[in-house]
Amino acid sequence: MDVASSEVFEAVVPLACRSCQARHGVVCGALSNDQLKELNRHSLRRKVDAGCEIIAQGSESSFYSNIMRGVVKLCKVMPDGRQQIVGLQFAPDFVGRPFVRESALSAEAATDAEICVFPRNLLDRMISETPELQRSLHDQALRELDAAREWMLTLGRRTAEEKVASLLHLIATHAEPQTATCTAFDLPLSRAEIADFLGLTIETVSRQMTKFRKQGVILIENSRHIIVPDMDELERITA
Amino acid sequence: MDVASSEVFEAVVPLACRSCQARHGVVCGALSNDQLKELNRHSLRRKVDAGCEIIAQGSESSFYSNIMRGVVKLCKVMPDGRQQIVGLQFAPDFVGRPFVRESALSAEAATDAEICVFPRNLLDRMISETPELQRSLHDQALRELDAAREWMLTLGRRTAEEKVASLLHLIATHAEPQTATCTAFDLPLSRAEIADFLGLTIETVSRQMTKFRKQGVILIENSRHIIVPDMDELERITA
DNA sequence: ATGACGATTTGATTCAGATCAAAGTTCACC
DNA sequence: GGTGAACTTTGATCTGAATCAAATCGTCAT
Repeated sequence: MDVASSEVFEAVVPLACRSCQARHGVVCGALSNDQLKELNRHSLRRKVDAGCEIIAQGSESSFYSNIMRGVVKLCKVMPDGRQQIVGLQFAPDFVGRPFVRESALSAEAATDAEICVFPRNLLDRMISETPELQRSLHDQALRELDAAREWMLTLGRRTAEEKVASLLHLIATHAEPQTATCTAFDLPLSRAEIADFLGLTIETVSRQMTKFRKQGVILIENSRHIIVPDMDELERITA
Repeated sequence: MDVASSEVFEAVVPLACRSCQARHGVVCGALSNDQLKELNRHSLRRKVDAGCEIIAQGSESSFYSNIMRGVVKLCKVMPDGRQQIVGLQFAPDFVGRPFVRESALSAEAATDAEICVFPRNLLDRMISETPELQRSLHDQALRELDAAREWMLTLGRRTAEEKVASLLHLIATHAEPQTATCTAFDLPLSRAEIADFLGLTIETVSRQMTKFRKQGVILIENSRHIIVPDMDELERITA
């Protein structure tokens, strides 16, 4: 299933983000009211299911998106099928590669999600006309670059144990903590996706998770719901 | 040795890049003549030796640079000493992280190099005043992001053989080809640095290189000078 | 030239994580 | 509520790259 066939969530007032400038800043926080109105007229807010491919690797796409809820994975696949997740995006991130039509990677909803879909031509125009928007997108690109480089260190130099701990830590930082040290969350990724993010196999991921469970570093419910009693413990393993 | 103690190459007219707008675009190509003159007044062109640390990981730096000649490696090191090169930069790349004072990585000259050194405050002001410069830097950030993600695939999913071929291919694309298929170049990195870029050990890198040599994929002179008779062959190994 | 030190190559062995194989679980769908 | 398919866990074995250990090569100062 792709975006075109996904459910339109609010059709009448497409609502790029009129009501959410403060909370969902990347695109909308940088626009004037007039610009927002124009953007609204040409944009849609959609609900997409987990697994929905928002942008396909190697394809040209005519729209950008802004994540309003849920998690999106950025993925590269090799001709022989090996694949690597190269980034996770959360609300309120912008999805799409400004200035380049063809995508070098796919963007897929990892969980059920809601996105605002903007026409590329219109947003490109607004980017060139609006230094503040350019700046917002530049900032996000720099944050993604920092994240990508941090992950390169994980991929190149950390052990399987450290990799899995790093992933749990990364996801945990996007959940709100229960207490000072304890955090609970649902993993947005399957074991296979975690493996593709960490450059490991499913089996190795599973073994490390059960090892952490037996050590009491985490509690696992239904394989997806994770409780971390002590984040410091997890961070320590991360190295 | 750090930048402050490096040789000032042209002291009298610091010459951010007046003479090189066309060729060395990232910063200078986006500025007006008046801006260039002001930037020149406060900038220096420096010659730095291989190994010179331009920015230290974890430190605050008060300047940006633009690479005019040579290769710069971006490196992250872990508390226990493991390290990962997370990017290579070539002329005319911009070095430094706009908007954030503290650097999450070190930038070190991999070869002898020349850089233009700009004061951070001045350039920050010019960035906010000059949408075209913002755009240039945004473009570079996006190019670096693409490169980082491509490399994540290499680190996470390619074999040692494919990794070494990928590195040779990457370096080769920055050298001008001898003929349609043949390219020759000097490696800007030692075996240890290549290992740190590929997430391998020195020994594995060396073994893969000699394997390629014995297979006739490359010729090696002095361990640093490489001749690739057939780039297609190399690309095929890359997978 | 000679010696010395660092960088690179080569060889022998080990080990972390992959692969192969088989149960368990979970959960969507009748 | 039962069934089947996909996902996850666990176990046994294998292997690619790491580690440990020596040579060999370069190169620079004497």
